[in-house]
Amino acid sequence: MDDSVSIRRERRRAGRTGCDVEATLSVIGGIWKPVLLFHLLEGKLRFNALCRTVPNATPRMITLQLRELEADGVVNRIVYPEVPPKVEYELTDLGTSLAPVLLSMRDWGERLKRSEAAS
Amino acid sequence: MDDSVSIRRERRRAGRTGCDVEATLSVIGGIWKPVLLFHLLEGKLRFNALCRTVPNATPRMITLQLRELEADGVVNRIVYPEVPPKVEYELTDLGTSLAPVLLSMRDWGERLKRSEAAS
DNA sequence: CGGCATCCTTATAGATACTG
DNA sequence: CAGTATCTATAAGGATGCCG
Repeated sequence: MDDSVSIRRERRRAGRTGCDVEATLSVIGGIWKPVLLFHLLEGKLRFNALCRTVPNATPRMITLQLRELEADGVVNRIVYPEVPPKVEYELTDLGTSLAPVLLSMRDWGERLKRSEAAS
Repeated sequence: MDDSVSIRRERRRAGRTGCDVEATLSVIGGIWKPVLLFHLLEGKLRFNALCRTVPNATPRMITLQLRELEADGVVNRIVYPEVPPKVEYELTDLGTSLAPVLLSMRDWGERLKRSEAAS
């Protein structure tokens, strides 16, 4: 727990001394972060739903990444005090403002896949 | 060397099974890759020049990242057979097509820095 | 200058088991 | 359901030295 926080601090420091792109990477630089944020663009999602959208990542990794996104203020974690437990994640306004980045990433990936399928 | 290749393979596999955003991340997912690509948007750069634009990364890391970017077809490496050695890096057409992604990342980082400076 | 090879130290991701 | 805790294996990353 302390680790991820210190890592985040380092990333922030890099974001300060570096260029604007580094600042963005200090927030969305994790391997699964852009994917998680992208799927949250369409609305709130439960933890398990998020896991299903990123089958290549383990639940543990998803938890860790979500915690960092939350700490960076791009994701809200909503806990419903019921049994069985229910937790939803949603983008904050800051997170929603990442839409241009995420959508351009999706577009580029789509084109890449098409060109790879053609070859 | 073998390592980075296998890593790339894993990333590609994730890019295949995953969504479009994952496909993009399989290419620009490295911590320093977007920064390097962004600086190359303005034109060819020598190795040392690239190092200066990313002071937070060690030359070793920059080399490794450039090799992967080269293997993924977004960067060209141009070696001039002279003494002292001179090597330049430039974006390929595929690399140039990443401009929307890189520019939106820069824009977001710029806004983030401004809002952080204000608080 | 622009690396690569090597050693060495952390960090990180996976697996597993457990809990409110 | 939505995690947490712990352990372990592996890999990433820094430092250094050498080379064409």
